[in-house]
Amino acid sequence: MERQGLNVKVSNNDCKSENISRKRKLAEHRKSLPVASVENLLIQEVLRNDTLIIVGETGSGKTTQIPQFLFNAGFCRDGKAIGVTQPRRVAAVTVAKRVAEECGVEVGQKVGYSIRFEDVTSSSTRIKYMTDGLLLREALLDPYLSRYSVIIVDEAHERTVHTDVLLGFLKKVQKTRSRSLNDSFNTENVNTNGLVLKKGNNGKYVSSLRQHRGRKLPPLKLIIMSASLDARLFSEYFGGARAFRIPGRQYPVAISYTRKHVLDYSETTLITIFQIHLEESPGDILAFLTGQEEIESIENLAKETIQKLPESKRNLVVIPIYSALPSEQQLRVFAPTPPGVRKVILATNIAETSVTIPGIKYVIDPGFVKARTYDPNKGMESLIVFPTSKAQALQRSGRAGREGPGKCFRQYPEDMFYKLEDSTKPEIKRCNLSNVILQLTALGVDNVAEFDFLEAPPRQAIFKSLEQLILLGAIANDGKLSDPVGHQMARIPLDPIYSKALIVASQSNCLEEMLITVSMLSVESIFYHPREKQEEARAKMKCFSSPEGDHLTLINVYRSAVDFLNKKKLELNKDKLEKSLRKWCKENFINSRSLRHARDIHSQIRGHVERMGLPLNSCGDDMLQFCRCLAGSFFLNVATKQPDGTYRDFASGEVVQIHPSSVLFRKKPDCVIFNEFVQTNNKYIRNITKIDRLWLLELAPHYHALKS
DNA sequence: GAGCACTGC
Repeated sequence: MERQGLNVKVSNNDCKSENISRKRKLAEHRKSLPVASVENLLIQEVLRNDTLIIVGETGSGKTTQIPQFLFNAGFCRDGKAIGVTQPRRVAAVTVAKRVAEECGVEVGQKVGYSIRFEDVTSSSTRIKYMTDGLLLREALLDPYLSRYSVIIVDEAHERTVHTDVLLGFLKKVQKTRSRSLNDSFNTENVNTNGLVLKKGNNGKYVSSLRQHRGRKLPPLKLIIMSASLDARLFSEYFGGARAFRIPGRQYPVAISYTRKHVLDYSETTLITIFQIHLEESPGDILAFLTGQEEIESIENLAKETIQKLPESKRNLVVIPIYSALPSEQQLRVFAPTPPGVRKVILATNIAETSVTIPGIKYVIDPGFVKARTYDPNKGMESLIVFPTSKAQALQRSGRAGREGPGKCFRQYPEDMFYKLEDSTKPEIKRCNLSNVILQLTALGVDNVAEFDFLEAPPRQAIFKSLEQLILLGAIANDGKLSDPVGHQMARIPLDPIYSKALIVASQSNCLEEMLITVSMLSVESIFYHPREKQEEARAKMKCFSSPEGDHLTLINVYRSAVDFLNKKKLELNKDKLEKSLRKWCKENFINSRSLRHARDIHSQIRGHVERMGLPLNSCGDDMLQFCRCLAGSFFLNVATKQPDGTYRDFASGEVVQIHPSSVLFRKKPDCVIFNEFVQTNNKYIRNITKIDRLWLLELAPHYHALKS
């Protein structure tokens, strides 16, 4: 206390004293975290157990503190690092910055982070935060993860595909590393120890073996961190691993239910919003809805209702947020409202984990979520509205108790809650597995169907994806990666069918065009169509559209953006250049976030294909050449027009329609290739180019000659 | 006539 007074007096050294006081506040904050009281206990547990499950709820401080405890306990001796994985990029970045500050170092030194497109680490980095997908990529180069003494998998309860695959892989690495140590003890000869994953004919493993010959690898310590109350699944998977619980810090949230079953939750949600506004104390409202359309309709209804209120009660603003919304508009949820004004945020599940909105005191939860599912038989993805799980309902209500006691209004009766599934079906059980299988195969897993998954995906899904990878020429009949195509495909961080398209294109003189195409296909929708400016947006889109289809249209958009940048490059600095590009995007109804993402992917993948020695050639104006290349690359996704004007998917025989966002929506060519097969209200194919059916017999005879 | 959320050396 006295010292604080002293700091204030030293006016000629304000900056320094501010720093000191910030440092002290940081230190005090660290000491007050629930995890701080168990530091010694925790270290002992890690020393005693190779695998530890840590259950820590929101606010326990586990993500920021535990890596520092381990560092201080000497887990980074011998230059080894502690790796901490996160499912999301923003989390990896913000946590790393926070921990660097707590350690009093620049981020990128002792504490760093690595995410796609951004590596802020150095040779001195000892605590490395990263996305789980990135660690999997790293493992392709270093299958023993030899630079790490400890891997912490954070947010494991979210069960993303990457987390699940990573857990399976880490279990395998851990076994191999322990075996290598034991064997070297037994034989006292490190050179002949069992470091090889039994099959040394793969070049990568041999080189990795050579690298470690003569050095024994210490066992890999694994820490699985989860916020869910149920650690049993993780514990059993890791051979009865010890689970350790850290209390969280969350304010109480009062839960209420409806008395009766609700028929129209939009209506009750709207009523609840206004009940809260008129009857409850100040505090913002967060309502969880299923999608953009629903949000827009409730937004309009709410705005109309506000106008009908007496003037003194009109102090309520409605703010939508969902992922497809341009970033500037997403940021509105963070803008503080004027004093005395309450805001109500209408959100998709983006607000469950990805975006934390401050000031929320009331949560409205209708109990539904739109989720992606995958039908392996048809190879079709669907977006379906499901009831939430219990875990998800808890996650949502928790959003009301971040800053003080809150309330959650569930729009269903209490007995419904007990009928909900305990937890959401893990993603690995409801997605296309082509990427997972290619990656596991590249990591040396021989029989993916028998791989020790935390929870195995449907066998049908595994076989379907294996079949696809065999048809693409990535995996040979013996189940191993083909050489060189399979190895090249595994190295490129894209959907396997896009990686293959790059290889095909390089052989038919149009890699430059295909690189742009797959970059654009890999991001969320490029075009942004606000409801109130539909006509204007459509007119702008026409400027880019190509009669051949969406792929060439996407190339036109990308090249126009690059032309625009090149023209402005001379007169503007980097910041102004990006700003003017955003303006150009807005004028052309293009989502600038998506375009930025596509440019990042483009530059990353260009690096990959250049290192592989693929010639970055262009077909110039010969668009026929490129369309043939599209047919040769996407021969697995063909649809033909039927007499009644609908289309039939060649592979599954399903009746489909061209998605209304396609430039070919009205043109209806006889035969098309497509890149997405999605069921929403109808079965749609998206991203389409017209082709000549005869090309297929010539370009993909192994598939189309047999079937037609 | 239409788009849950994440992510990749």
